[in-house]
Amino acid sequence: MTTPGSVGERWPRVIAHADMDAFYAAVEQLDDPTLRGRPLLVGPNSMRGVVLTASYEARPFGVGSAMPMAQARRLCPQALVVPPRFERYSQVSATIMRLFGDFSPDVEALSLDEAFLDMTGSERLFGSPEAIGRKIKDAVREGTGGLTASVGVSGTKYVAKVASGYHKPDGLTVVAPAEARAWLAPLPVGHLWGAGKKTAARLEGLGFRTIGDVAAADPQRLVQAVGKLGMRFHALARGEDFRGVEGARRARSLSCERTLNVDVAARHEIEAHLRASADTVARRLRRRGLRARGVRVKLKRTDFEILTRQRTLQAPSDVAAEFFAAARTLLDDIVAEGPFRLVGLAAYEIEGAADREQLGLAIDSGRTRALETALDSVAERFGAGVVQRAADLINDRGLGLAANLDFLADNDGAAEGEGAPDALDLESTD
DNA sequence: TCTGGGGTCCTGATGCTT
DNA sequence: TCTGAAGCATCAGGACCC
Repeated sequence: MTTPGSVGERWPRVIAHADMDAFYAAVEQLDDPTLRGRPLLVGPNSMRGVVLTASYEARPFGVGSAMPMAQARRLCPQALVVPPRFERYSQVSATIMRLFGDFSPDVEALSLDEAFLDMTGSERLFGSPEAIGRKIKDAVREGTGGLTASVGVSGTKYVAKVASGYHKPDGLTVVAPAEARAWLAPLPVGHLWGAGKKTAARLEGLGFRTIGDVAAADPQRLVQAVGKLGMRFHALARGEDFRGVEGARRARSLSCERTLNVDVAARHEIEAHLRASADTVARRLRRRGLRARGVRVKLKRTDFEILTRQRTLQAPSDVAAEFFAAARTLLDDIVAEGPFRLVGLAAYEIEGAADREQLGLAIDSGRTRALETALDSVAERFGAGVVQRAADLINDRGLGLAANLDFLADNDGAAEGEGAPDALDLESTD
């Protein structure tokens, strides 16, 4: 679909937004032909979970993402339920992002299944905005073996994003910049980026029902209604969005939280879950070569009230024991307010150390599970200094991991005060 | 009906420093 | 030495997004 006036015009910027259709479910159907053409729900088997993705065959039954699994099963009892396989989705996502990289050097991944591409100046290479959108869709289909993406193309990120969701699945919507404001005007305010259920209801309560209403409003009234968001909504509604397509940003926090099958109230049980979360978070930080300056504990009561307590650490850390120690002290204040259905721990104010950034790159380029596991184990046992030398060696000498670690053991003097390992019994299968 | 997990950003309260 | 204001950091919670 192309809006009038888009043909033959020169756009100041050309931004494409590609959004995979029912991504997790589509990957499952791609990998297992017996699932194709059938209603499929991707989500946890527990009755406490929610649907992550419903295939398009399941959606006519009223099933959608974020719906409680129990409700989805009632609405669509014939649906097959498969647990999510995030590693597989990450693999497919990496393939798709590489395909996008063939179109533009400026690709901003928003999640596993969607990305912005700055296509400004590429019309000679790829043709009109509509041709660009079509080529992106074709590349995804051919490069993945049949997955479909919906694509929006316009002059701003916001309009491109709304456009990609306009015709789903397998849609293509092109909105010329000059038409953007008129095109947005009849859409409900819930389509504004940043307006969820609550904010949309507040806007509607004040008489702003469509994006056109917001575009025509006095910005001060919007600010009174929804604070800082008001100015943003006013600009978006008028088709004004000057944000550029950015590359990857470093995460500001990293967390691990679990909704439990059985609520917990006893301190020792809560601590057991926190310890597991601390291990996970610390491992993921180390894997990426990062440390965190603070720790936040999150507990969800059975009435769904969320309690959080946070604390700044004495020094940035990637050590599970330090996260857990901080979490225990935070627990003192709130443990009596249980029972809780969810326990989680987050590390925040994340920073990278230069050497650890290199480790992340080494792991990214190595890309083997054995390698990652081995380096994690090195980090746990001997500290960051040894890990860095391991990473350097791996960079210098390839992936003969066992040999590298032997070399490391022979050459490491005193790693972080613990003394060097006599031998490392880590083997790489590569 | 019964509500996930991983994130980001914003707001208001509070306490410390200058 | 005391006090108030301003600025900043920290914390807790809310809303949102995918």
